[in-house]
Amino acid sequence: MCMQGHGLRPSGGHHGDCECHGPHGELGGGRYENLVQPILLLLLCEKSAHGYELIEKMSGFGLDFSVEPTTVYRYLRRFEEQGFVTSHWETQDAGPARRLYEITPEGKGYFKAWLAVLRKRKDLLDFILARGEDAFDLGK
Amino acid sequence: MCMQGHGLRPSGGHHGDCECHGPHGELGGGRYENLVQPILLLLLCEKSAHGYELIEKMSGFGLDFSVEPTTVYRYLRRFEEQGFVTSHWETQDAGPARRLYEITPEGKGYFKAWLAVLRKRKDLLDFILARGEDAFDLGK
DNA sequence: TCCCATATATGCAAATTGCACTTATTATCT
DNA sequence: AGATAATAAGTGCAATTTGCATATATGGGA
Repeated sequence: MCMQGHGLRPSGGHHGDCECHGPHGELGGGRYENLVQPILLLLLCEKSAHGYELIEKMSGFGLDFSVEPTTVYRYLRRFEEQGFVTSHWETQDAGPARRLYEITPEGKGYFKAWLAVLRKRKDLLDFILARGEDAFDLGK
Repeated sequence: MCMQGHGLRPSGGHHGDCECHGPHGELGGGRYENLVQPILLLLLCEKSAHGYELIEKMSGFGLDFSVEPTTVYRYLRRFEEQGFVTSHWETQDAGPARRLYEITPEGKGYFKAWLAVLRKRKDLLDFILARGEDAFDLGK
């Protein structure tokens, strides 16, 4: 009984991105594309939200890969373990209970550190793109 | 008997980046930062080279993560399996034999596809950075 | 009642990459 | 001559991230 086709998760598309955090690697020490993490932090800096809402917002972000709900919920739980967000359950009139996540000052600091990493990554990307376009203009 | 401290591999630093290729995932379907692959393809578009040379060139690329020789050699072997490069052993007057890698037309096409992916990634990065800086100017 | 949207979560597998280590050739220092 | 270092390439395992399949629960509409 797979849930594919329901709610979010438009099907097709792929993965992703992610982080740096953690138990072992420090910021900048992470591997992978690492974009879901900073996007979540950005959205939470702008406004407190629950997971499902964040997933919906990310879907409109122009990502060429799909954002797995699994991934989002996992990061949110991890952020809380790390003290970057706090959460509390909210019951609704309609629908199941949900967790509202709020960013902490530590979370904001973490996001700032992320911005520095992304700036470096962007500069490198610019460099590669410029040189790559040169390689095609000149060399054939 | 670890070889750390010799030749390349300046020690310290961390990981990194990577690819998309593959046996399973298609281009754009890859995860992770995925930068070593396009950088290697770029360098090979500019000039045929052997692994050790490519590692040296990459070290001067302003990467904030270390480039593991292992990773480079692995990609080169994989590129050959995929038909993106060809290689042949060269014996030198001095030093051990080495493989010279040359990019194929397929490899150039692959690099072009990579450039498209990197452009998208760059646009997304610009978007996140702009919005992230806004979040800090306004919200506190 | 069954299906769908909302909402969150776990477990396993796939993929990338770092790290430790191995092998081999030649040059240099002691 | 022997040790050390640089050049050159590689294997195997573990860590980490992430996708996919699945589980679970509430409530609305056909």
